[in-house]
Amino acid sequence: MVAAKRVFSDKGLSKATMEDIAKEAELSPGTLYLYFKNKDELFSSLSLRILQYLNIRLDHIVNSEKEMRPRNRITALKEAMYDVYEFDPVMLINMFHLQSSETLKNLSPELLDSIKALSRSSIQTTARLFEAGIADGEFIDEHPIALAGIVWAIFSGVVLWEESKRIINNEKNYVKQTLEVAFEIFGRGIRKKPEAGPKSKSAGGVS
Amino acid sequence: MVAAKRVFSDKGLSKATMEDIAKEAELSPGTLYLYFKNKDELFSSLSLRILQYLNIRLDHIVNSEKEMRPRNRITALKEAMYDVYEFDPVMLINMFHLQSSETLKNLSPELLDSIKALSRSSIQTTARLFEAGIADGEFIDEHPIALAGIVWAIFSGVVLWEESKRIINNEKNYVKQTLEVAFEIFGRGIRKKPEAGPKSKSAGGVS
Amino acid sequence: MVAAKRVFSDKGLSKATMEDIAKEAELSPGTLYLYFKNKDELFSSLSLRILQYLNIRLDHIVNSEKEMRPRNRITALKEAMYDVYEFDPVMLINMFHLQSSETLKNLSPELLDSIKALSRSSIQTTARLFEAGIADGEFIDEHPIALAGIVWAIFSGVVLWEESKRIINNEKNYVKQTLEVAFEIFGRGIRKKPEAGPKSKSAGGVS
Amino acid sequence: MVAAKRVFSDKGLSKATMEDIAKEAELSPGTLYLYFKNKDELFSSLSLRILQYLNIRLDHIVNSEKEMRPRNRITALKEAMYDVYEFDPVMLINMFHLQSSETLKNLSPELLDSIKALSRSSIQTTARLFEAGIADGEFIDEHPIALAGIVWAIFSGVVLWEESKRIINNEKNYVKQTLEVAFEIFGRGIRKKPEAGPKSKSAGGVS
DNA sequence: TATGAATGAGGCTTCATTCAT
DNA sequence: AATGAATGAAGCCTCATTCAT
Repeated sequence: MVAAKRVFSDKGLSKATMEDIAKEAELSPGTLYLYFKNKDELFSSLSLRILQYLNIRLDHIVNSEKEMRPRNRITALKEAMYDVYEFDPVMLINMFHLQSSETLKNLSPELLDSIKALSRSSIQTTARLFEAGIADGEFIDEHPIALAGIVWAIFSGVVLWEESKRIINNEKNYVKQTLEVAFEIFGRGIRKKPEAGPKSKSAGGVS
Repeated sequence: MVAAKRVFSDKGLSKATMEDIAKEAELSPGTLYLYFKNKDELFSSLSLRILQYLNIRLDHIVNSEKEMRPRNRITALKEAMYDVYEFDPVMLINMFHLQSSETLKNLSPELLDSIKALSRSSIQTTARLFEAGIADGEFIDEHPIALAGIVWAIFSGVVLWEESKRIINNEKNYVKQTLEVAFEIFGRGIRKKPEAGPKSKSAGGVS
Repeated sequence: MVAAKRVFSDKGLSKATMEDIAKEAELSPGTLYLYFKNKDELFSSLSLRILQYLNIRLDHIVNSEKEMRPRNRITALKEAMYDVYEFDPVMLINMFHLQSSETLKNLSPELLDSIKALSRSSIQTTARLFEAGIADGEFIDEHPIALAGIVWAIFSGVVLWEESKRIINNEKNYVKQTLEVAFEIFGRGIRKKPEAGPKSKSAGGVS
Repeated sequence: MVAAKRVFSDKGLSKATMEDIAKEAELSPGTLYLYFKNKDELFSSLSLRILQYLNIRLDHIVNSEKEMRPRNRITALKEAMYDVYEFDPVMLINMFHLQSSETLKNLSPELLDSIKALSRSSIQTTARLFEAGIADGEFIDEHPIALAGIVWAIFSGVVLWEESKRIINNEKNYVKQTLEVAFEIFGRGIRKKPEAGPKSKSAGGVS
């Protein structure tokens, strides 16, 4: 249920009860079990939607913009990631939690396979962006899968880190700016002939 | 209890029960409550230990190695972080989860303050490394706090991301290699006059 | 539904759900309630069918084989009972359970009356077999209703007992052989001038 | 809990709830789980007690009364069985249900093993009574294990059958008389040189 | 006559926490 | 300071039953 996502977003996986969700969806608890085998599976289905949206965005970049210059490739990647983040920040955070947690072991094999497939696919699609850049001679001759992994790590790291600062220090949400800077640095770091120096000082908000 | 950390490491925050912990510590459940107000506080105390260890390592870098060249500063940072990771991988992962979760709201004010203080301190110590590099004219003229945040985001991102791949795809643990490459890229990205290109192709293991 | 009996046979009364039954019958759950007031009544209706079949078999013995010698009367009885068992072993076992359980109190009065009537009828028909034997002077001068009760007790006892051994010890199903021996002993026990001793050693399989 | 047995006796396995039991025992639901892993195990533990009592009675017969005449052996057996029945009729009935039901599959391996062992032991002890009779030349030369199985089948059959009549027809409880007659017939049936005919007409109450 | 989505009461079980000793 | 038996609230989930179509 699209609406039941709100409950997970508000309370997190373990604090949200099936009754909360049922109430929010204006259904009875039993009805939820017509559509989802159990709580974990309901939760994971929502995560799946994000992964799916993510893959769509990535595919779009790779397919429609082949002529892009490397610098723009990184920018496009950053923008796709940020859009995914904005699409549903809390579920994305929950998904990042899910991925590195024991909850995965309760899932039905089919659901787990879907998650695996989508994860792998998103990495590979990302890697293809780097492959192109390497082929152009613009990116350093690094293993593109490794670069894809790192860019993903940076994405999830920034998102979770800013979330953490938001909760602990009541800070504003600086995900956008932090991503901006992080990707600029990363882009410079993998370009073969980087420009002399950056002019932007866009990271003002980040503390 | 130092030894009860094993239980959280094995089972994760929500799956570990107070009785598990008491048994491992050869105490009774009731006794735990003499030392810790509740489960969350016990867990957070352990997280606190990691944060403390982390700060010690960072302080050591800043204090004892002032003459370091920027390239080595990054290397030292990377090594400190990897040591912290190796000190207790699972607790570190749990701590990263904790930081962006609702559990924080259950903590006693004092404990929460300690966590806040240590988090801020580790960021600031890290920032000082970058300040020195900027003063030397070796690092780009970026906001050092922002750089510290990003380097932390990369660290947590890499750790969680590799953990995720380990669980989902049964992959080996490539944290060390991935950190290596990520920091190399990051280092190149923030140096003012970077060398022409990298020679290392150290990312072989990352897939 | 005749076919839905399979579900009770497979899963037993409490494990079988109305949805299981509906699916097996290619009907919807709601439809079942057009024909049966509730689950217990559906189950009992099936038990009724066995009781009916049983009565038919017994009537047949009494009516068509009046000239039988006592020894053969017992044999005919044994065979009728074994046929009923083979007709649907699991439903018979379930019926034996039903008869001594609280489920009976949920039944509609009409259904309960049917069960009572059939139970009584089968006892009386059985008793008539013994009456004839007593009249012939071949069976001991015992209360025929009592003998009928005992023969029924032996039947149900053997069936449940063998089922128990089958489940607990993974033994083969020795109902036939055990019935054989039990009835032979019983027959000898109630004959007025029993033969010297048995020759058969047919109980080989029973352990 | 000795007292919680009342609830099972009143309501039967599936209708009795853990809360009922806890209330009867003046405990909280959670406390029950300190002593029993789950509902089935609690139930089975009670059944176990009956099986244990049964074995004690049987052992006593075999050990202390070696000089018994065969006719008395059967009588002693009948009396032991009736005592066990009287010790706790409803639990005995429940145990007979348990033995031929799927509930067995939920039990812990240890408990299941205990049940298996006790079941086997009671059969073997019973068989030894028959062995002695056969050795004396008083009982027919039948497989003693088979005879033991049959005597057990008769016991459980009579108990369940009378229970059934009690519930269905509101009859009095004639277990004692029915057992009496059934064992007399059985005894006559397996004796090598049976007396001419019985004198007792003790089955008056059985209908 | 048939459907099948929806219900919601109620069962089993867990586990953080307490308190008399 | 330590115990550990007991608690009881609360969660997840099942499934007999209903009712609008």
